[in-house]
Amino acid sequence: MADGPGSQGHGGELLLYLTDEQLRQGIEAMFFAYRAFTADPDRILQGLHYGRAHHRAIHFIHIAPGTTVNNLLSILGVTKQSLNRVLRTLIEDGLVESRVGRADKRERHLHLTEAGAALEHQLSEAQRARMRAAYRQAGPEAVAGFRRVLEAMMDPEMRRHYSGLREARG
Amino acid sequence: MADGPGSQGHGGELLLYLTDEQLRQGIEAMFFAYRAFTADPDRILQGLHYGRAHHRAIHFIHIAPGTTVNNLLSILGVTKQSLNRVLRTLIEDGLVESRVGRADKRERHLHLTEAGAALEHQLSEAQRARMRAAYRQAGPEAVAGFRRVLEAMMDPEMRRHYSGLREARG
DNA sequence: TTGGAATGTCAACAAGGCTGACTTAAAGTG
DNA sequence: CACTTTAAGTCAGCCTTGTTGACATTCCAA
Repeated sequence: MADGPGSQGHGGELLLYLTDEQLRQGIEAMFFAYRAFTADPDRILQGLHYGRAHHRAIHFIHIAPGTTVNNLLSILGVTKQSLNRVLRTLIEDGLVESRVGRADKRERHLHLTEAGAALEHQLSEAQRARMRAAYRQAGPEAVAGFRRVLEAMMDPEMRRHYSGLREARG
Repeated sequence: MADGPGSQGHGGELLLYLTDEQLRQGIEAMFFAYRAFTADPDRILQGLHYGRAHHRAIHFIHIAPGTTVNNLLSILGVTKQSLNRVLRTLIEDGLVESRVGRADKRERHLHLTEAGAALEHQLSEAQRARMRAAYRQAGPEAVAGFRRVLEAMMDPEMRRHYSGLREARG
């Protein structure tokens, strides 16, 4: 093990929480929790000939209305071909609107239509319901710790996106 | 919002952490963190003509050596056809060994070979390294909260698998 | 001996990633 | 103005990993 059980930090603090066994349990918890976390929206999407990729696009267009395709690309971390396939069906189905940019006419600014916003709300409410139940069960201190660990786990580049969104909304 | 800002619980406890905005931030944190969480093993697997499905199979065979195909199926939550495709390549490549059951000869008990254990260690160490850094950065109380929220988020059925594994390891 | 369970296999399909090549339009730049 | 770069979109083809459905084999147990 990288840190034997009972090893101590500089300040005499016990580091039992850093044992390989504890890390492994955290890894499995991430696996099972993430699957549950995506299960509810997936259930709604299946049969609508939509998938998780559509959900992600809808989510971030909802958060940052008027975002450009390029910006969405960098947040989602996929290729434009992958995103385009998803975006095209959403636009065809009237859930997303693509407006030519005023300042730069090469850009397309993405917005949810009313129908798109309705689906977004349905999906996010399903996800929030589970999150809310988990939060309530775990309590506020646990939630603060949960958020701290997740933020520390992100790639710095993605944390920038994440914080950036928070600041833009602030 | 389901809970307005400043709404109070029965015991007079503030429930600001249950606002839709807090839940939404948690949802995004899960998205970004999970992607980072899987990125390191994915990088190792790509080019080896292996994917995330191989990683998951290897992980759980490592945790529960001798597990049957059916048991693995219920943990992974995929069809036997999906798992079989993955398992077949791992067996062909000499990373996994499939032993006919002694008591019940219909069952196959799965074990990692030395090569399989080596790859498992490489993959899990990459994943642990990120987890360890995040844990260290967030601190023990945050980690306890992280675990509490994740466990509350799991499907009860999956929590059974998860706890079951923990008890089996006792 | 027969039914059912566990396993494995074949075929076909879909979602959603990827790369590469190419077009169009607009913007920036010498 | 001519050229280059950028944003977006498109087409074709590939891979992984999930799905169904059908079917064969093996073997336990009633």
